[in-house]
Amino acid sequence: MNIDQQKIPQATAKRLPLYYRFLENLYHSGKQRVSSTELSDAVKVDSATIRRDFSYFGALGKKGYGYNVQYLLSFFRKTLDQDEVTKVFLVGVGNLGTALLKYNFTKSDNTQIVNAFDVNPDMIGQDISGVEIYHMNDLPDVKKKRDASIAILTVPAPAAQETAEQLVEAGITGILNFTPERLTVPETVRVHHIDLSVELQTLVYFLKNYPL
Amino acid sequence: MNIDQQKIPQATAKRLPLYYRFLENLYHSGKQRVSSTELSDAVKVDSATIRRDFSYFGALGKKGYGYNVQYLLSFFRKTLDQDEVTKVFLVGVGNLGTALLKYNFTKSDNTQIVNAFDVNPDMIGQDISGVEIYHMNDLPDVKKKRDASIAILTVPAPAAQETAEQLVEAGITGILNFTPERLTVPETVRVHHIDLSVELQTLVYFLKNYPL
DNA sequence: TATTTTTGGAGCAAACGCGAAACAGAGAAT
DNA sequence: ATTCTCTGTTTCGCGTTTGCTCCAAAAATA
Repeated sequence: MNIDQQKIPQATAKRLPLYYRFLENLYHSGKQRVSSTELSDAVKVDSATIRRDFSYFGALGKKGYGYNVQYLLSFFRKTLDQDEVTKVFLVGVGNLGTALLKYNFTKSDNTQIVNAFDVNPDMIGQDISGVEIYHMNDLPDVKKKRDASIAILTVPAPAAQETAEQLVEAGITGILNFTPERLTVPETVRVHHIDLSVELQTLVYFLKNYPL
Repeated sequence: MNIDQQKIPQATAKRLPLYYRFLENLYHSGKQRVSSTELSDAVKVDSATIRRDFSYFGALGKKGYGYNVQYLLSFFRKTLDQDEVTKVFLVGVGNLGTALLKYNFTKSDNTQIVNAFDVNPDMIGQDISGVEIYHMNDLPDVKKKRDASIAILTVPAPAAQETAEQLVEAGITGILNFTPERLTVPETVRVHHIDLSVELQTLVYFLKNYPL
């Protein structure tokens, strides 16, 4: 199975969480079956693309019927490893970091921020949304106790690279980087960027230069 | 010139803000010239790709020399319309909305949040980081005064679609959507999604299924 | 002057994403 | 039972993007 999963295009992989969340909504609203066109309307992805995305995983649907919501949901749960909660650290409890702490990832994602870190003495020991804030120096120790492999990076830009190195050294293998900095990390560490400024500027540029 | 710009691949367009910001850093640090390989190290984009991205705009560099930072910067400023400040509304002053208000887009982006909107009576009239908060009902009036064409949407998910419709009706043509909701809007409106949960889940999925 | 550096341009192959069309099979209607 | 319709599955081809390689020309350097 793992060999097959290797072949899934990255673009498809990015859409999976989207599908999963919408299926959850459907399930909770009591819907039992769903067609690719319905899904398409909801998640704004071409129905043919959805069908092919699904077909990477084999025959999930029934012809002339559609997809069974519950079956599809349980399948995605397995595929996305939604059974177990993924533990996440958050590093840098500023405005954005605080907002993310209060943003409830757990509810729909089965990911959970288990600890937060900062260097500001005023923040240490505080509790935001049930997450306790430690000093960065405690990272290695905390890592031993709560074995998170992913960190959300929301420190100020000048501290980004240095902090990332600390994270890597402590054994973090995935970083969700909210800083504008392009991080230099070993090849074994995966970094995803969410660059708010770039997103905004790209939108501006597209609006001005790619009229719809 | 506009005809040429149409031909720029979207993938390139998305990288432009990235280049721009790094060039700004270089400029402020006093560097006068830069090579594509230097840029490549910094922004983590293949140097050949960078050269080709640049070459879409004509011959910007000098052979055997590299690129003149100041010239390149001023060129991008023009191309990205960085001369004028793009006005932006922010709708939904919750945790994330507040964080974005405090996040200083203006400094590097020449985009500025000029007004914020909410429906919570306690928020109306408040001032966060110099941005005054109005009631959503005032949107049409404020729009007339401060002609922003872009809105950042940070309302709770259940209110997303309804709010988006209000924005469209008021004449907003670009929405940066931070809600998990997939918005249904007219074709004339461009929506970019930043879906925090999806980003986090995608990272989890990649870590587990695409070993580096 | 000779050498090194670095761009710009062309070309190419591989990967990828996506839309469309053909196909097959299940359910519904008559 | 037969036909019709809907829908998933599969395959195909087109366009985009990317990384790579050459090469020539220009600039800097020694």
